[in-house]
Amino acid sequence: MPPARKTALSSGSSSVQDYVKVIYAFTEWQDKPITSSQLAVRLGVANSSVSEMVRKLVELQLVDHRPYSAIELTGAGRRLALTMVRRHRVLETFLVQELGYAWDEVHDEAELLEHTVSDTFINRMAAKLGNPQRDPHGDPIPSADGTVHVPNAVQLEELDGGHTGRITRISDADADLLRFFSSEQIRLDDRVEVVGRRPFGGALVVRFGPTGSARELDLGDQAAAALWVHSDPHPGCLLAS
Amino acid sequence: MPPARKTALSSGSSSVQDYVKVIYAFTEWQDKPITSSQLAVRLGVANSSVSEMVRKLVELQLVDHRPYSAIELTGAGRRLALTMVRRHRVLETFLVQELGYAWDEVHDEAELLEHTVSDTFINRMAAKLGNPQRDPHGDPIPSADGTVHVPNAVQLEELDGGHTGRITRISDADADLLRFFSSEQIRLDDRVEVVGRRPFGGALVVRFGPTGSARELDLGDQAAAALWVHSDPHPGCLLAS
DNA sequence: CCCAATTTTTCGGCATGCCTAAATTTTGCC
DNA sequence: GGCAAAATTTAGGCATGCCGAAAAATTGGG
Ligand SMILES: [Mn+2]
Ligand SMILES: [Mn+2]
Ligand SMILES: [Mn+2]
Ligand SMILES: [Mn+2]
Repeated sequence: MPPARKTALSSGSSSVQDYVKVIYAFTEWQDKPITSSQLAVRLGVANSSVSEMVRKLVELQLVDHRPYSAIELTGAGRRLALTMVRRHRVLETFLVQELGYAWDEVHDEAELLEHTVSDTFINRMAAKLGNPQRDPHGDPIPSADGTVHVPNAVQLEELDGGHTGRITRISDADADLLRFFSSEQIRLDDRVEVVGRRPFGGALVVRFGPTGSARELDLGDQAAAALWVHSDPHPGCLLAS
Repeated sequence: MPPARKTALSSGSSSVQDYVKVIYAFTEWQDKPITSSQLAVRLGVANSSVSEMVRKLVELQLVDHRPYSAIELTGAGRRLALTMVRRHRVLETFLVQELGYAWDEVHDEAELLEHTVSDTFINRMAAKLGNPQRDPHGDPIPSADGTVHVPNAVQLEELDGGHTGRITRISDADADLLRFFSSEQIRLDDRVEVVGRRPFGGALVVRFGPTGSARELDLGDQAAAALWVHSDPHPGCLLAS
């Protein structure tokens, strides 16, 4: 009889949870699966640590992996990841809405708490918050049964001049950047219009805010890549089949 | 130059935090300091594990300890313990008041969360709860600056017949016992009168509830020891100097 | 298509915190 | 006071998750 493979349907250690969550998050807004070294950077650990942990995740049947190739979640891995993502984002929402945190202050606290709360805790907290559909940065909150709806959105960076849209998501990877957006009064759901590019790889010029009282602003690459917009259909766009 | 002794004013690992908290809690309602094996039982670890960790706690200057004798907190140890006790009890209060947990369901969840919340988190949560003075079991909540007021209370077990008082605290050590008290409608602040003892080391007979509609009840030793009462002054009691 | 740069894995080690078993010290009873 | 029982500490090990260095595989420019 085989040695009773570990199921890990339960939850795994907090390291396992973070690995799986980062692997999931990497493909949330684009398709390419994460590589070993990308995972290492995002987790702040050495490449060798990732190799070892990935072997363990394969044993736990949370990821599929052929040596030297990218890492992909199994069904069970995706379920676990969605649980962790839900926990993280419900907690962030609570911190902002109930405890008065600023949106740049919530990530680190949620990063730790997500591993110690129970499902009951999160479900009751979510109910108390009115089962929010997205967190303070616009990231979608999976439901308790593991379904998510990731909005159609592109990075502002990738839009050409003339396009308009609405800010759907602001990456929370860099707290300083979030503070910059705050200071510029850039918020979720603001309308935005791409005016154009400064010449020779310069900044992206955008217009923010309600159509009447819009402010024009130059955004650097980092900033433009952190803003995701739901783009309005555009006359000049032939792909709008 | 000495090897820069570790201060641990920060916080220590979650094991360190639990050890210090249990050492503190042991002397919260009585005076004798905890011994190595008592600590082991309360933490659910082997005696040898305690010996090792106590050596570490001495290095961290959180406890004083001569080999083979009892373990006592230093000033820094007591401060850390009070931080942890505050966290634990604020969390329990939140779980009951805001998330609708029953009082027998909160301990295990708080036991984990206490290690991952920040001071900001706890202080804001406490403010939101109105800075409660005690948790759902009547245990006092230290303030953020580390002051506690432990009410004068004795175990119901130790009162002789005729004494009356008010329930101040219900030990949360045993969840089954808490459920028993719930089912018997015994709550914090209920009035209680000791009627007497059943003969030959039998149960303690007590009367609960408002003076008019009181219920009489037989309590076993476990139950009588878990209930702490603020005893009214009693005519027959000569110690009421 | 080949080889050097890059990526990934393997190897040996370290820190934490736990365990069991074997000393060692203390305690309490005759 | 002496000695057996009980409490405590020490010794040797294990699991987890991390590291740096070395080995192995992949890759991509020429
Ligand atoms: Mn986040
Ligand atoms: Mn995390
Ligand atoms: Mn704890
Ligand atoms: Mn309590």
